[in-house]
Amino acid sequence: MIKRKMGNSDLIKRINISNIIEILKTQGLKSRADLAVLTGLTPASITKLTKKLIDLDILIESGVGVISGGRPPILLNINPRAGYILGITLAPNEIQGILSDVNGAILFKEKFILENKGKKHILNNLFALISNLIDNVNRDKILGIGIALNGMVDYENGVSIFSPHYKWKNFNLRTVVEEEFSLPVIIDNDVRAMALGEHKNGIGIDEDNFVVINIGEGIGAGIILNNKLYRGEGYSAGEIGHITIEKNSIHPCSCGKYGCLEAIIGSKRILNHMSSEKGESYMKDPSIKKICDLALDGDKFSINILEEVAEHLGYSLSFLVNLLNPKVIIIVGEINSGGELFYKKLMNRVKKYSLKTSTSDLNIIPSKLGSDASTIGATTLVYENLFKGRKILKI
Amino acid sequence: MIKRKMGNSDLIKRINISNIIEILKTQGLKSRADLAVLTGLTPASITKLTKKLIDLDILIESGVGVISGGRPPILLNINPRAGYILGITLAPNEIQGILSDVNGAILFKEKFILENKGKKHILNNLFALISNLIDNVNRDKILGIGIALNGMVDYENGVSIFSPHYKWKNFNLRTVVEEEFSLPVIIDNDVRAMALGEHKNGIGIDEDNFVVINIGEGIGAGIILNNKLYRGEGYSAGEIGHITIEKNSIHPCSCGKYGCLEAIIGSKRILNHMSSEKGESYMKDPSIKKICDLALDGDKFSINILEEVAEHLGYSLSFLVNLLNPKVIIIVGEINSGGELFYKKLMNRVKKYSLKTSTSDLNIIPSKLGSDASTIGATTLVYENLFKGRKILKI
DNA sequence: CACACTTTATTAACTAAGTTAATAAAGGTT
DNA sequence: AACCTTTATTAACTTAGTTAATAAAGTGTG
Repeated sequence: MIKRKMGNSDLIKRINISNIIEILKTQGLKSRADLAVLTGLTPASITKLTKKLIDLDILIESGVGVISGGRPPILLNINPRAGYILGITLAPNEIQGILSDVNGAILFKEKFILENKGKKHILNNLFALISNLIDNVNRDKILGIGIALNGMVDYENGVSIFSPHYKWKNFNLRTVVEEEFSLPVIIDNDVRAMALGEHKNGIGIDEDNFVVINIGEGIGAGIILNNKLYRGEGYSAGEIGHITIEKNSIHPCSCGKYGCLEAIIGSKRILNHMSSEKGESYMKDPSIKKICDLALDGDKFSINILEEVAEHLGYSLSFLVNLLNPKVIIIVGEINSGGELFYKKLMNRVKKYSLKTSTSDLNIIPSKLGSDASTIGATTLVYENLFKGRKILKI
Repeated sequence: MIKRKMGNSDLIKRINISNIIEILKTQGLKSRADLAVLTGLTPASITKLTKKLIDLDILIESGVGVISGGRPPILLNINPRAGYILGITLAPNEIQGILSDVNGAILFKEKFILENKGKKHILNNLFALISNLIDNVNRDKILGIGIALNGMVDYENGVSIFSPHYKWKNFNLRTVVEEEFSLPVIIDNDVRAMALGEHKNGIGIDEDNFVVINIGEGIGAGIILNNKLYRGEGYSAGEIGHITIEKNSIHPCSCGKYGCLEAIIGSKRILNHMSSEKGESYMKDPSIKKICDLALDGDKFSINILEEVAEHLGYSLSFLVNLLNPKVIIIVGEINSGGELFYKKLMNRVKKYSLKTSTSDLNIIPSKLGSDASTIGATTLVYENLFKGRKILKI
């Protein structure tokens, strides 16, 4: 069912204000004259709009630009103190949270370890963490709370349809948190949050078509196409971890099938495989990061593992590349420690299995947001809704 | 590079007029009161807008609706004679063309066979076919010409970046045709045109997320996500025919790789395979349609072929389903003659290799537009631009 | 059959947002 | 000091949607 957007003056205003904010966020300080050129609006309209935004403390004048023989341009910037956004990740064994300003700068950071996965325990920890973060600043300045969590999430209605790690089913997390704190809450799947984070604060800035691949125990993709996050008909897009790369495989997957990508190169399988081949003593506190370190030191076995991962991941990404012809693929996960060793092989494999025209301009690069990717992405969930969707900021 | 849309009153008007046209096109006759509810606009605005559209001959009043104890509703409809649209398909060996009204009804149809693939010959035939079609109606009423062609097409600039069948490279077809006829021309890749056609005139009406798969000598996908056609960063999305389904395969593909989907189940390979297994005498004028017919008659060899196609296609579609979680997959091609025999096996294979949550609501169905799919789609290219993009209709 | 009631459609006055065009502001240049 | 250039602002105007009152055209009821 198609949702139709109605056109009225409010829509115009929000489009134009969004454009101004977007330009300042991605390109930094600009004069009103610059903004007029960049938005396509008249100087008169820019004056009106920026006056309103300055009155609302959303923009500030900050200094004078380069004078080129006329009246000096007054530079405008987003007021970092316009408001604060909370970003939370509900990870399988812990809850991470950050408090950031509207420019995306991280001001405070907290992490709680989950002792068990009872719903009450999780919520108690979540509430405590949110309270701690909120207490750092003036409560009136908090714009909203973004929450990224594992599994299938109904972004529209704020419902965790299914969380494989918490065993939640159709749990309206948004309402619960909104009622506790009386603040706007937006929730979404963790990998999708990463993609949004990269789009607004990371490498994906100014990119229309890119994909974030998160590699851990599971493997998922956050897909941005036509400059918009794609969630799928049933909020289930991006499940690249469950494509079958081995028919008649002996490797079982958590989904019930055999031969899924994540059943073969997911961290759980890789670490199991290592200990069964090399014994428990080969590595203590085994991790993908340690395998990467060993590989970079020249350890043959670890190099082989990295190459196997690159082979299978590259093969799987080639499907995505042939189908979607993205500009960039951003990778999140410990595997990034493999560096050039890993990426060279990976790109090689993607090229081997993909149509040439789709790989000629393709970049495959590690995320710079690191392990905070989904938590930063969670703040972006709120950021995205400042002027559109939930319309958190009244203007 | 992200393109920003500017908000002004023209945008409001076009959004609201588009919505009205869209509702009338997909849901048929509506009163002004209905339109007010369906668009979210006030009755007053609907009166203003519809008055303008009636003055421009775009809408007509046609009859009275069901009276429910008040003033009788006057039903509005799109005036089928509001204008005519030409749709053309430049196929490898022929040029097809139709003239349709704005409601999508096909009024005239023509087909020219290409004797050779010289650019001049192709253009001469194209011009002659367009002339023939135009001559059927008042020239002033022709809104534009949509052209669907094989290969990579730069829709934005009207350039055939690469046509594998015609060997065109960076040929600005749009300018050539626009200068010949002084009419707006829109060109796009043939499979993408099919997807648009299904979106506006076919099964995909009212669907946000679906994919059209065209199966012939080559295999391609037209992808509509978030209610919008996705073309890819370099106009190269949808190349599902070139995903590698057999590593270390002996089957060469036209793209230079081995083991591509279309190298294994493309019509050329299937027919070659058949004649090498069964000899030239097994079937005269061999075609996929005839194989389907034989299979439906119980012929074991042909059934095997259909099952092989279903296996490989199903496997490939499972990647798409896991990645994109579409609502519908629409299939175009002679293989549709295989009917239930084919579709049952196909759905079975897709389910086998896909995540359950992504297949529970999935439909895989044959196109109803048939062999005209891309030509009808070509008219949609123009239709899409009536109020947006090229803004063919001045309002 | 007149009158009330209901639903649909229209109209006039109003509001919001962008545009046009004139003007002011603030610096440098000759 | 007079002039030029670029930036920013202001006032009058245009466009499109909204509000609220009114008209239009039927049905139902006493």
